[in-house]
Amino acid sequence: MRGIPEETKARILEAATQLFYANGIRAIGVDAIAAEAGVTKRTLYKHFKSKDALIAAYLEGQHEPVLAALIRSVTRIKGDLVAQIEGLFLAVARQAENRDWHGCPFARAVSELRQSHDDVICRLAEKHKQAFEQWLEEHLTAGKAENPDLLARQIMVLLDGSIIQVLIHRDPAYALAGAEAAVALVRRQLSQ
Amino acid sequence: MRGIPEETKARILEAATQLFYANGIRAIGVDAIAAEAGVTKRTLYKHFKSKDALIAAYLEGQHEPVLAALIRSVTRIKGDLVAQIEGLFLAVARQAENRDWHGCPFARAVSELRQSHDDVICRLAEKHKQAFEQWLEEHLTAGKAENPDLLARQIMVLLDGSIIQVLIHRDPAYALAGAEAAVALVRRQLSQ
DNA sequence: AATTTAGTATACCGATCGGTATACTGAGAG
DNA sequence: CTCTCAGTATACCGATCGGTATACTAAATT
Repeated sequence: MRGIPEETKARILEAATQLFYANGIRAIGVDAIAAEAGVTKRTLYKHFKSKDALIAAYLEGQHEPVLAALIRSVTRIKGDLVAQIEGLFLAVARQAENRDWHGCPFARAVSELRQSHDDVICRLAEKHKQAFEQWLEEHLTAGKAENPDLLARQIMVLLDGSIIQVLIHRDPAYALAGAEAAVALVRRQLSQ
Repeated sequence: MRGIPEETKARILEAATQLFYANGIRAIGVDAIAAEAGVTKRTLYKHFKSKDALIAAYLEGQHEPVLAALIRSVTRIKGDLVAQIEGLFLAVARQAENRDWHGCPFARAVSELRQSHDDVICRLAEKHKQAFEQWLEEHLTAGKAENPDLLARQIMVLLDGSIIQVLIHRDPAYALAGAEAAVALVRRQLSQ
């Protein structure tokens, strides 16, 4: 079997992504990833020089699609700015019953690997969070918010807070409370 | 060496607490805990029937002191309700540079162990979060807030969001943004 | 036709995982 | 003076961890 190298590498990364996100990074061994990808451990190590490299690739690979999904949950709402920001939190509320949803992969990785893989993981997570905060700030500026950088930061805080509360309680009410708070904060920055 | 059983058990739990919180639960083995406690693995297993039991004892033991610390960070401020709630977030901001601080042990445990030890851990975390939310609600009611249950929930969301943002960015600004948001939300519920 | 290359299969490495077995020691209580 | 009991010391269990070694196969390149 010859196989296209890029395609094999992608399949390994895909398996790692699914298993890491579903079970946690420390909980999954390289053997499980190789098995899930339908590949030998030897082949896995031909494409990724260590588990750490695979972890980094996993998070790097999540950056763009997660960011895109967040942006989409805002922009797909064809209303005013307030309704759009509310949409961000309603998307979280909708995940409350989803057993396959485990919140933000970056926040989870930082929680799990802090103090061991700290530097690398934290840099990736920070880059990701900062990217969405930046986008929010620009979107809020375009929507004529008074203090867009503070407001963007507050929405980030509310968003990640809603996510972990929903994860713990499995109750959409926490995301709805977050939505109501975000709406109030945005309105305050619009009316004057 | 005879040793007082309760004291030995407490020493083991103390070692587990320190190591679990500092490094993560999955990252620490029972051997490391026994060594840190200055005790044989055999003795450890005489007091705790499994690592899972030790994990549960760790979280149960965190419930009361963490809750007390949260309440204290509110009540030690001799000002109005707004200043008190602000104090909760300033306490988080103060931890930003503290390398030994890793946020809420319950949120961390849920992130780390979800999908494997789920039920037990989630129940303990939920109990803990609910206890503080309940206390907040009563405190806000006493302070004449209009909608204390919604407000308590929003403060919980802001609090946990502030914590994880500060953990990722190591920047107190996120807790300060959370503080400003909480102040605005409380004020809104007071002025009618 | 010969060589490279992507991959397989299998087996191994030392270390660590959670957990248990055997045998012993020393102090307190009856 | 026993007997119980908290604890030690050591060694082991099978399983899994991340990672590597050897030997082979089949397809694509030259």
